[in-house]
Amino acid sequence: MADGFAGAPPGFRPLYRQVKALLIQRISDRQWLPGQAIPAEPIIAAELGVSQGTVRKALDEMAAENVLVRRQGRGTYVARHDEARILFQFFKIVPDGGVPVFPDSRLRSVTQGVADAAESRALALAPAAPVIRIARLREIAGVVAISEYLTLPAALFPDFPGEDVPNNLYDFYAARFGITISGGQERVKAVAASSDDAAHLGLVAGAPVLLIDRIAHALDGTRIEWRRSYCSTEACSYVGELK
Amino acid sequence: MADGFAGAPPGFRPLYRQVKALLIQRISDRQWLPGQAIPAEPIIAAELGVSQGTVRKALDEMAAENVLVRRQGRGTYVARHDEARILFQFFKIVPDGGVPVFPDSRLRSVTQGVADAAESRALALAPAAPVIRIARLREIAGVVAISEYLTLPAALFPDFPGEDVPNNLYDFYAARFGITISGGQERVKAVAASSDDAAHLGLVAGAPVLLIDRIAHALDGTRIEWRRSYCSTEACSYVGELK
DNA sequence: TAGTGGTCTAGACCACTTC
DNA sequence: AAGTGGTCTAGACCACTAG
Repeated sequence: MADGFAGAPPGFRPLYRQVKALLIQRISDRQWLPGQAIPAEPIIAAELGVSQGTVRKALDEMAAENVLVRRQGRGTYVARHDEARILFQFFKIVPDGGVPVFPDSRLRSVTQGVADAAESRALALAPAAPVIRIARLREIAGVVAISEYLTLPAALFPDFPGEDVPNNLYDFYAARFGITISGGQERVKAVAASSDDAAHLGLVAGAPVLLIDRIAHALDGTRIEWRRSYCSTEACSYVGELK
Repeated sequence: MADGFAGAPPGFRPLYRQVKALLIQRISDRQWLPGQAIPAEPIIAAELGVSQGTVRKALDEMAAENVLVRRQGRGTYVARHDEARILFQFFKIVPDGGVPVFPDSRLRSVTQGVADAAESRALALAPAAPVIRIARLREIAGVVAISEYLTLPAALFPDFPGEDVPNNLYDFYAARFGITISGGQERVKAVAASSDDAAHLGLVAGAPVLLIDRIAHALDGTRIEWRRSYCSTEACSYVGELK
């Protein structure tokens, strides 16, 4: 293993973190693809010349961060964006008296343009960089509950389709463009619905709706998507865990 | 170590989880108090007749759940509800262009009564069980931004003061009543502000505000507090991490 | 200098899955 | 039966804190 030395003693990087960084690199480089099993612990350990325990500690951390999925007796897999996984991990809107369901989408438009100031800032792009904009509605339990607007850096999504955009976008980003969303941050506010959104959501203009402002990034931290979801909370809520 | 056997082989409980359960019990029983250091790993290992590695795995899990704080070279401590910790862990409202700050409180009222249906359900109490109700306002950056209402089971809070309730409630619960909040769930909605809340928040009646509905529980899962916070998001947001 | 948690190793055995 | 991850042990050494 390379030690990754750079400077003074205060900088100390444990071996297992170096192993982890190397394995993340392999996933980021698409040497190991989502859904595939990675080599068994003893194999990786022998290849890198470290003990199995060290590899294990790296793998355990990656599993804790939902980058890998470990299954006793079967193997260790690169995580996939199954609907079930997204539902559990990225989708915090749940119907009030029921179980979480993955919402259906109705595409409204896909357009190309250049980033405005807010988009450049949100996605850390150069001014006027080309972007793709998507508008769509989402149904929860058969009722339109969300009107959302997305902005993507066009450079990362060559030949993005103008229609037939799938419901599960993160799965689509991975399958079609090799981009895996690994995390993000959301800021939630209460705002008055625009007359346009209100009409779609079956509300009167000015009714209170949730604005969920999300910036999602890839494994290496690159910002991939800026999403603004206007959500009626008549029959559903945004949930947060305190731990 | 007791094996905790009860039935058939399918039920398998690793040794380190039994250790963890026992240590949590000691904290729950207040044998080890918040802020105190617990015995060093080799001491606990010898006492329980397990290896240090097994104790370590239990302690690491508890540290990951914020029940313990480990400090290299110093020791392992039972977590305290410092302002800094609550701010980071339980308080998800942040000012829009600044750093998170712990909000000041203005107490409005403390009353005693019997639980209504909603309160009984939220706190899993018997119908008409005695409860304590608190109403207060909270300031972020000098501006009243939150109007909140709390309900507590009176049985757990004997001789609760009618005034001079501190700003940091979770610290107060721990110091005065020996109750440590360890987690909870929040459901967030957008609603129209009542005329009373709107007046306190400096909004017009009916303006959109965030309703944050929180149920907080202790280490052993007992429900301790039901809190409804009506929050103006003019200058702050509710943040959520996606991981 | 002594004591703490943090890392790393090596090896044994267990539980689960698949063939 | 073979192969995987999961648990448990024992011991060495490192990094950090305190006296």
